[in-house]
Formats: sequence, structure tokens, C-alpha cells
Amino acid sequence: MVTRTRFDDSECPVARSVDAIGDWWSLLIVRDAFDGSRRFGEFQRSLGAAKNILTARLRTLVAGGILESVPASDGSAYREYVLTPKGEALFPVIVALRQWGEQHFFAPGEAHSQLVDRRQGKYLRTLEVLSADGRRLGPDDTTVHKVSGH
Amino acid sequence: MVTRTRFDDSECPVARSVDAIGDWWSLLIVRDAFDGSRRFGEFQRSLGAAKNILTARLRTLVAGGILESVPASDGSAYREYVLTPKGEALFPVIVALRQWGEQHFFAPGEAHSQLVDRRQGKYLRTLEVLSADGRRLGPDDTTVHKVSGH
DNA sequence: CGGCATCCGATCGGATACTG
DNA sequence: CAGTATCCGATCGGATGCCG
Repeated sequence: MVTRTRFDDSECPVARSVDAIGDWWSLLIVRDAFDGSRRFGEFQRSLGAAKNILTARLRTLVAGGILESVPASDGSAYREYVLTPKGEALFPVIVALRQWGEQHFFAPGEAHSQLVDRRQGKYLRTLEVLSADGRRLGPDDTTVHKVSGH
Repeated sequence: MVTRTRFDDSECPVARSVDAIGDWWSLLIVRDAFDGSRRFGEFQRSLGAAKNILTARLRTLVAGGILESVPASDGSAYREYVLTPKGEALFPVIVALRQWGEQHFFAPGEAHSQLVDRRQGKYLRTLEVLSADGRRLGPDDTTVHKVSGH
């Protein structure tokens, strides 16, 4: 049984998200899924992870409703792993991490992968946190509210 | 020496981000910093982590330029930990995780903490991934481009 | 090729005790 | 209160071998 440190009982949505994802491997699997990977081997080559690790992570992601295991589209006996709607909803998370990384960990001109608009091949706009009425918000413009259940 | 699985040599910005953050504890520390925590004890109470764990994570976050250690503002002999600009730039990441969690892991009416606009006390707009010219983009509208260094 | 079983050293994190 | 030091069981992940 997995007894990793759990955060799933927290009232904080961030903690529950973190707990649902599991670990970094899982997050990078999701990234690869966004990039088009579907097969066990594709994930493995991309990640360089040991097979048992990958197997375990795929299983927890499927169990968590983030990936779905479907029969291979090429008719082979194997499975493919595709994002569920819940998994696709992680898109902003991945994009946010990607943009943060692009802005802080690459020298100008250094090789890196970039997420672009498929239609125009252009870079994406940097994610903005907006208020309900559309103002740009920084960290200091927000505060955490406790909402008690009823 | 820490020999955790490293992703920092990857060309993928997501991987480098993940590597720079370190682990979930570190991410939750950053979350607490956004929520206003500054002192060792504040983080510890909020996280429920062992002190040695917290010490180690704070150290790596400072070393990574995400937090900065400054003298305590109350004149005591202790330190406070505040986000650097680089750390503040993680804001969209935390918000994205928070929103994903709110949408998938809480029953309607269940108690949870919520991030609100300080000025109006209202919820934030859901993060949107936009193209350079402002169209909303889903995962299928984007593709990963390899940019080779020069 | 996809996946499972097993082994093993490294690391993690909780607990506790100690310092100033 | 803010750490530091140490111990220890649990877990992790890499490697390997086996099976369909």
C-alpha cells in the first residue's frame, strides 16, 4: 500500500490537487499526454523512468480519473492512455509551470521546447490571474477566504 | 547530498520548473507564503510537517531564489521568509492548482478555503490559456515546438 | 512491446531530544 | 520560538529478469 504523505484531507484545494496528482513523475506523464503521447513506450522514452515506476504511476493516474486506459487504436493487444476531461483540466497548470520555467531557467537562445498555438505557430500569451470583472490580480490583490460547509 | 531524481537537465521548461520547486512540501510552503505566512512556526502549523523537513525545504527554496530569508520584522532574533519576484511568479501555478482542486475535489457546499479578490471579496475568474491574439486555447489547439539553441 | 515481480541501496519523513 | 542533530522504519526509484 502506498502511504506517501497525504494531503487529501486538507480543506485547501491546492493540497488536494497535489495529492491527486501524486508526484512529479505523474505530472510529467500528464505533460506528455498533452504533447500527444499515448503509449507506454512513448511515456517511457520521454521520461526515462523505470518501467515499474511508470506502470505504477499510470495506474494511479487512471485510478484518479486523470487518465483513461483504452484499447490501442492500432488494433494491437495493448493499451493506450488518454486524458479524461478531468485530466485535460490540468492544462492551465501545465502551461503555468511551462511559462514559469521558460522565464526563469533558460538563457536567451538556449534550446528548449515551446508550446505554441497550432493554428498560427505563435507563442501563447502569459497566463493572467483575473478578478471576476477582469482586472489583473497579483498575489497581494488576493486573500484566502475560509468557506465553511453547511 | 540530495540525489533526488533530477529533471533539471531537460529541455522541457515544465521539467525544470518541477525540479526547481523540489517537492510538494515546497509547493505548499509557497502557497502559504502567498497566503501571508512568513514565520517558521506559521509554516509549520499550517503544513503539519516535521521541523527538520521544514528547515530543509525552506533552505532549498531560499537557495533556489524562490524565497528570501530576511530579519524578522518584529525585531526578534529570528528570520522571516518572503517570496522573491521569481517566487511571486509562481502565482498562476498555485491559482491553477487551486482552481483545479476546487472544481474536482469538493462536494457542493463542502468546506474549503477560497482565494478571492481582496477588493471585492469575489471569486477569481478561471484561468484561461490564450493565443497571442487572444483566442481561448484548449490542449488540442496547441502543439510543442522544439526550439534549438544557436 | 507492455507489464509484472523482485531485489536493493538511497532517500524520505516522522518523532524525539537538545540548544539558545 | 526557531532551529539543529540523530535515529529509524517506510518508501522510492533504478536495475534486472521473466512472461505474454
